[in-house]
Amino acid sequence: MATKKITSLEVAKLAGVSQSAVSRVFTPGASASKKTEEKVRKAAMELGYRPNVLARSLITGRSRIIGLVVAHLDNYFYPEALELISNALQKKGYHVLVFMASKTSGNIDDVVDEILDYQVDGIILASVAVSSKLASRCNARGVPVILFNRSQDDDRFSAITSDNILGGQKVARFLIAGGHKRIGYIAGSEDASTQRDRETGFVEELKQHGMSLYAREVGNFNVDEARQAAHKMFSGDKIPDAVFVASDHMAFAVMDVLRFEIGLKIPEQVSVFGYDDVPVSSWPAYDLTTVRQPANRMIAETVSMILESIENEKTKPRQIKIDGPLIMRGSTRMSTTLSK
Amino acid sequence: MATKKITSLEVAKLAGVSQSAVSRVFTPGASASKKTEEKVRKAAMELGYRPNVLARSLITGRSRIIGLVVAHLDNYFYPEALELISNALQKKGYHVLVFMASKTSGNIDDVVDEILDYQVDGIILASVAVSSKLASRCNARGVPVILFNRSQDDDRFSAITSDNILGGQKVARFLIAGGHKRIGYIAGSEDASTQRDRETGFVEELKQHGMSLYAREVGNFNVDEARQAAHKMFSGDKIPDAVFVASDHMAFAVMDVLRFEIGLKIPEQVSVFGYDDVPVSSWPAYDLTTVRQPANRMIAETVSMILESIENEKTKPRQIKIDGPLIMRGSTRMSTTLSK
DNA sequence: TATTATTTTGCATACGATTGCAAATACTTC
DNA sequence: GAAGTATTTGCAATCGTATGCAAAATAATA
Repeated sequence: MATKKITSLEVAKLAGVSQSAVSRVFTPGASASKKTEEKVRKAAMELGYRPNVLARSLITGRSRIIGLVVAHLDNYFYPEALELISNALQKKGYHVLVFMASKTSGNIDDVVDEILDYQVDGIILASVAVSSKLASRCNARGVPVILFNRSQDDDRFSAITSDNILGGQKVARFLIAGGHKRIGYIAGSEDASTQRDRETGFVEELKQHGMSLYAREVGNFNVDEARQAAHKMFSGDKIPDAVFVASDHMAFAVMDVLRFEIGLKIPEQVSVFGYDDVPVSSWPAYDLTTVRQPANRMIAETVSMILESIENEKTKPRQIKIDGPLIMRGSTRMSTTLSK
Repeated sequence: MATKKITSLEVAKLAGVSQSAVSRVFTPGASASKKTEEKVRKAAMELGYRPNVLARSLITGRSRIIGLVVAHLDNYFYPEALELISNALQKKGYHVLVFMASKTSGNIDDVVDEILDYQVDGIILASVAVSSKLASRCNARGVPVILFNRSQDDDRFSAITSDNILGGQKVARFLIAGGHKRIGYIAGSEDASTQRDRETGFVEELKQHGMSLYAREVGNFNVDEARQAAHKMFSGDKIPDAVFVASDHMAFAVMDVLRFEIGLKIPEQVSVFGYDDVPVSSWPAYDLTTVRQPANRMIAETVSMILESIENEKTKPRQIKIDGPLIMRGSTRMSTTLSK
């Protein structure tokens, strides 16, 4: 019931030193003699004192808090990313304040404003876009903003993505090499850079080989819409013999529809290709061929970049694309001879 | 490049009022005349002023931050929970500071200490246990702690779980009613209350019907270990005709092993029962019969309870169990006659 | 209009730390 | 042991906001 807060002043009193001495003991760079350090540490231990991070950040101007905005925690790529980000930052003495950008809770800009209220040292936007007005505001406050798994035509932001264009190209090459002739594509949200780039790379590479999309539907990175898209695409007479789905998550839904509702064999009758390589993809029930987004390296870059920007105001924003490997599994066939 | 911070003082100057007036305009309960409010709002808008939450919390003693510790983001029950918690708290003007309790990053107690440094108004521990020494520390600081999806024999904590004992019982009754004779169980981490309760309810109900566990292995809520457990359990001569797996996540691994490595038909040869009802369970590829943990209601309780404890110091900790329904799907058979 | 009751406002202090500065102490070196 | 240098220490100001208190302004009442 005793809701007492222990302050540095009380520690100082007990240790018989000044309050500044206590502060210095708990401030990494500061100087204190062995003797006082000892006294202070002892007193602090006794009282259970720990510095108040908020008070500290008021004067240092650094909160050691990073704001993270996430939209799609239902896509399992993001929990994984969140875990990696949080761990990496924790190791560097930073912590993550999470903000959900659910469609319901209105504008992303408002969310970012709320984040700024907490005096965060930096902001990571995972798969979320933001207005240029807000960009200015963050810039004005000297708060670096990093886009994770999304890029934007605004060079005030750093952006980390996998190389989605190259990824799309690889998929096309692989499917063509497998002898597929009627290749469909199920798109993510049209406004997402990841979606656009994957499709661009894919379609352009098809064109290089004298081919074009045989069918196209939109799944908006949403399981239910992907399901509908699959129905539309595979309801007709002449159906695709391969489909590239813009995310693993949608691909699972597509596979389920093809197998259990339409009754097609994967990969014998249709090859399915995903994107992300979330853990489920490797499970035998799906065994999905996909392009891996190298989460580890993407996070490593994100974290080091944001810390760099915090350290050094003058750091220029950079856009980084990280190449991800093709992960060949059982949902695609290698050559058409097997399928007939 | 102008990294200027706009303070209430500057707004005051521009608006031609005192700093306190500005503060009052931005403090919900305070009084200010229409005229000054208007002037202040205008000036604030012009300068892009927003109150500094950290400075505010220094004086009010409330940070409007809730610390959340999560261990297993790889179990998809938790991302879902995180999203719901964050959204619910956001709606109430609180925000979530996330801490990962990875096995690597040492002691949970240290993590909680770090959380306290941020002067959080409350702490939610998702599926994580904590020492009683730490309990005292939180209590001493008047910071309410709530266990989510985990209970502990310590009445200083509130705890929200689904009714795992009852859940276990339901599973047993269902499997018995389905005519299963050789029932196995694959356990989660032995130190988890969820694991213990599920098993207790399950085994006791079996006993009520004159039965006992035919086989038992431990999967530690871990996919790989669950896989091994399945191998062990189903390698012998006389294998179970049903297996209750302590979490959906492990159950998927078990199903994959049974189907794709051992070559058993589900549910014809083996019924598989899970726990959680994560989204994947409803996907046709698994179509897993399971017990739903009613995340919505669990979160609602968690949030309202923590807010209540923050409002009112004297709130007594409570332990709440929420009943969750059986979700019947295709991974279990209803009667043994079909199986022969 | 005079008087009282109510609201609004500014002043000054407090929250819990960090940090520049100058005084005090400890350590070198001859 | 004296003189000079390096380290430690305490004082006091500061970060940006909230709030108790008393004075000023406004509204209500007679």
